[in-house]
Amino acid sequence: MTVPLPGSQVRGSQTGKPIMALLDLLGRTWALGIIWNLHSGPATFRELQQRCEKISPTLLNTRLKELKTLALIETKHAGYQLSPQGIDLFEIISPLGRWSSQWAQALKEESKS
Amino acid sequence: MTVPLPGSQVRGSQTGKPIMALLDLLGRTWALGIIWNLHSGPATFRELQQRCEKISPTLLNTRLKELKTLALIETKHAGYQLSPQGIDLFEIISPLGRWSSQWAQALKEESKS
DNA sequence: CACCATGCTACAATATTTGTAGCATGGTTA
DNA sequence: TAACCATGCTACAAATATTGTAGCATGGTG
Repeated sequence: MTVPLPGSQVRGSQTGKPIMALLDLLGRTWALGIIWNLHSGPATFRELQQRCEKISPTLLNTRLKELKTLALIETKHAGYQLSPQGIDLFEIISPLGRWSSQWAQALKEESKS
Repeated sequence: MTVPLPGSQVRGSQTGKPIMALLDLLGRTWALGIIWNLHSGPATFRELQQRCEKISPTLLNTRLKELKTLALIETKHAGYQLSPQGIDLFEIISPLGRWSSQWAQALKEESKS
């Protein structure tokens, strides 16, 4: 799988519209999970593996490379961490935390009736 | 693949925390793309297929079922459309449109230097 | 030098996604 | 009413992605 670089062809778009590149990236297994888990602070490879609970090292490494290429994460002495851009992105999606709770609640209600 | 119902075990979490169920769902190929494309209005199956440019009917159908089970989309006479919850979700992620452009720009600058 | 822990690769087994073909249903139109 | 559509969707094999386990290489520490 090639890195969904904005401007090049990506899944869902011939034109490489940035949003499509982004959706392609975020739609890959574990990409969102990694970003979400990194938000709570830098982590080493093995620690990140644990935060993600069940990711295989192969895939973790693959995603980390992609995310790095796309400047969403970076490596510092402390290990992997969100880049300023990554933080930006996280801030956009962070309301999903709250929203998902309400959603889960609503689904539960619904299944009762 | 089973539907990532909040409360049950999902990819990335034994406990079924809603956010994990959501990230599992959104992390599946095309899930975000479908939501994004539906935002511009209801669509029939075939039309949605075109909006997504390259999705296979098999997968489109699979995702639609999942999204429907999870109450993010619904079917009306006009075809498939976002449910109120789906709209809610879209509103959270809609800033990604703008953000992705800046991001693409930044990546371009960076690759120059 | 033995002993760890860490980052990461190898690789076969498994699961997901694609692509193409086409069936079944429900209108139109002739 | 019968020949046409278009539509929603399924079948299924080929192509890709992901997992899981084992383990190598490197860089500390005692």
